[in-house]
Amino acid sequence: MPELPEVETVTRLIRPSVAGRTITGTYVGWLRTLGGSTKPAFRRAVSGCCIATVRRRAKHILFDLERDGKAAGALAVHLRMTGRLYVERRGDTPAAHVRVALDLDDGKSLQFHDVRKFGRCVFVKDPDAFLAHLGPEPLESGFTTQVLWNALRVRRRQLKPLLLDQDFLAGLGNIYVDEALHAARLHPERRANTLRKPDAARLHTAIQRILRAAIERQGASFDTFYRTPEGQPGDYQHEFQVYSKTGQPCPRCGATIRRWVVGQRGTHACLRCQRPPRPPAG
DNA sequence: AGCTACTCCTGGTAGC
DNA sequence: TGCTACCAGGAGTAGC
Repeated sequence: MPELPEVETVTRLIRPSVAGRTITGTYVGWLRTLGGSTKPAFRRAVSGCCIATVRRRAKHILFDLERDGKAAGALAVHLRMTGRLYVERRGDTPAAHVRVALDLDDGKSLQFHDVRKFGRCVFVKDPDAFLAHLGPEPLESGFTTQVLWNALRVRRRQLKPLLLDQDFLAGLGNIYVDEALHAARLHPERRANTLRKPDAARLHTAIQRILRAAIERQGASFDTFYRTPEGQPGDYQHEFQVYSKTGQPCPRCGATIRRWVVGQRGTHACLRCQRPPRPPAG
């Protein structure tokens, strides 16, 4: 499922094809993808706009729009589970599962393809306000060990749901949380405020190292869903240490990797490397 | 604050 | 072969 590295890959690969282009028309195949707007309102908002910049924030792909050289809101695309974005020559009929398509002034079309319909392609007037609830970007310079530790020590939640919470830290999903916790030797059910600073330092290092490595490999293609805009799978799935490795030996210590549910999410861990927290006394 | 449950969706798969 | 039942999962929301 697309997380920060996959979304970053899509953003980078799609940028040269759409930056500077003008949107000349819209197609909407599934209304809910617009996130509450109507087809006419969506068309009015984006048609005739120039795509000024293409950027990523958390798991959103932002297309900043301009009309007559002035800022005119943005398109915010979230791939969720099965969304894909790609540019191709405009055809007569959109392919199956294309939920939104934007005609561009060079005869091509930006297509949002999404089998499970969880994804969103939303016009927002004020992208900053739209993104304001999000936590820090894990690869930006402001995200230091100290920042992470300060945030962890005042929370009592389990690490797994906390790290999945986009308001706490932006961009991680189920795969990279499991991988980062394993690399940092932290149990997914450990309470955030029980970590000591060296624990937070290991977690900080693990998150950044894993995300950077995954971006280098153009993300992970699991379940045959995620593809780059060029149709290529990523490579990072070959680096998974615990995710989807239920029953296999831990690459670090050889103990069997377990899968269970934490906070309604399938969770993978090595219980020798990642010691369970002591249950509260009494 | 933070927990659980529920919702949205469909392709894939297990069981018969 | 073909049917039904069930599952994964990001994020938003409701209720406690």
